[in-house]
Amino acid sequence: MDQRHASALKAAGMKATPKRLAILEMLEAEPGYASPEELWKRLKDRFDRLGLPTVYRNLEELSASGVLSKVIHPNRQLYYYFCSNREHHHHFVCLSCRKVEDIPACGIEALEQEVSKRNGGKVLSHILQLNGLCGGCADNGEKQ
Amino acid sequence: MDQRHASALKAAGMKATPKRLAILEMLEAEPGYASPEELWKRLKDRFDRLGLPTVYRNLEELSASGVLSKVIHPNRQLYYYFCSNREHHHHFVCLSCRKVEDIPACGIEALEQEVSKRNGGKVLSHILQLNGLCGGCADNGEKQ
DNA sequence: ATCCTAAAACGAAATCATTTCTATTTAGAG
DNA sequence: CTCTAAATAGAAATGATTTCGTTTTAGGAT
Repeated sequence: MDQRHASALKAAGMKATPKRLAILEMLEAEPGYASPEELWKRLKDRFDRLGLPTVYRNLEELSASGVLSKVIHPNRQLYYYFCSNREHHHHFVCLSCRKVEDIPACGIEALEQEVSKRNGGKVLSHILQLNGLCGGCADNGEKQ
Repeated sequence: MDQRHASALKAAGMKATPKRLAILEMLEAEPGYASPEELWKRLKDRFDRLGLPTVYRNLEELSASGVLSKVIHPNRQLYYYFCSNREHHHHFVCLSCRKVEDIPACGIEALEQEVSKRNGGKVLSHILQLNGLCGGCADNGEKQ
């Protein structure tokens, strides 16, 4: 099983280690974004030994390879999200329940080009994220 | 002098203390974004006593009031930028020389509304920032 | 199947930017 | 000029994240 994940790892030029696969599994099952420590706590029972630094390292590498996406959180801690959408797009993240919804790519690419043209600079990356409360949390009193 | 800054502080409901004014002055003179510690090092000679926590606190408060803007940096440290543009807009930041250029507001507001409508959520804030190399740094070998 | 090597993981310790806390000082309204 | 809430000092704590030297392992080569 997890052939999908193993393939994704291979495609990213990364070894398909059991820990990496477990991280991907766990994060895929997660309804929203999660922190390295949370994932570690849930995963460490599955392994004789699993270091927190390993989780940090892998999440960072997986995110750099585009297998995972990173959430920009107001508290500046690290959170990751499993997103199978391979198209260029962005996210709406709920600050209450942590759910993540896809936002179709908007006109940023055009904006990038315009900025490049106008000021002669070179845009290397961009950040676009909407923060708020999802439907459920907006209705209820944003319980946590 | 700095009547502008004093007024801005008053408008934000903040006392116009000498240290706040100095922080605004220094940051306005800065060509790009700066870190709390950098500002502190440059400012502490002007005062008998000036604590680093004071600089942190003030930058955060000033940013929350909209008098300053915060830069989202890949290294996740805090950087601030004095931006006199009171219109809603975003920034292109040079990761090499730290220069910041304004980007006119693009269609994010429309996107926000669409997301709200479609998923019933409530967008509380958004982040949009382009990262890259400005004209000068793209030409030269991005010297630092 | 076994070897071999670069990649991955360990985990204790370090880092270090940022925040907290309590006492002291000060801006500015009245 | 007083008074009080707001602001500051500064030492100490925090705690998420990273480093480092060692050990283990995935997976291509034999």
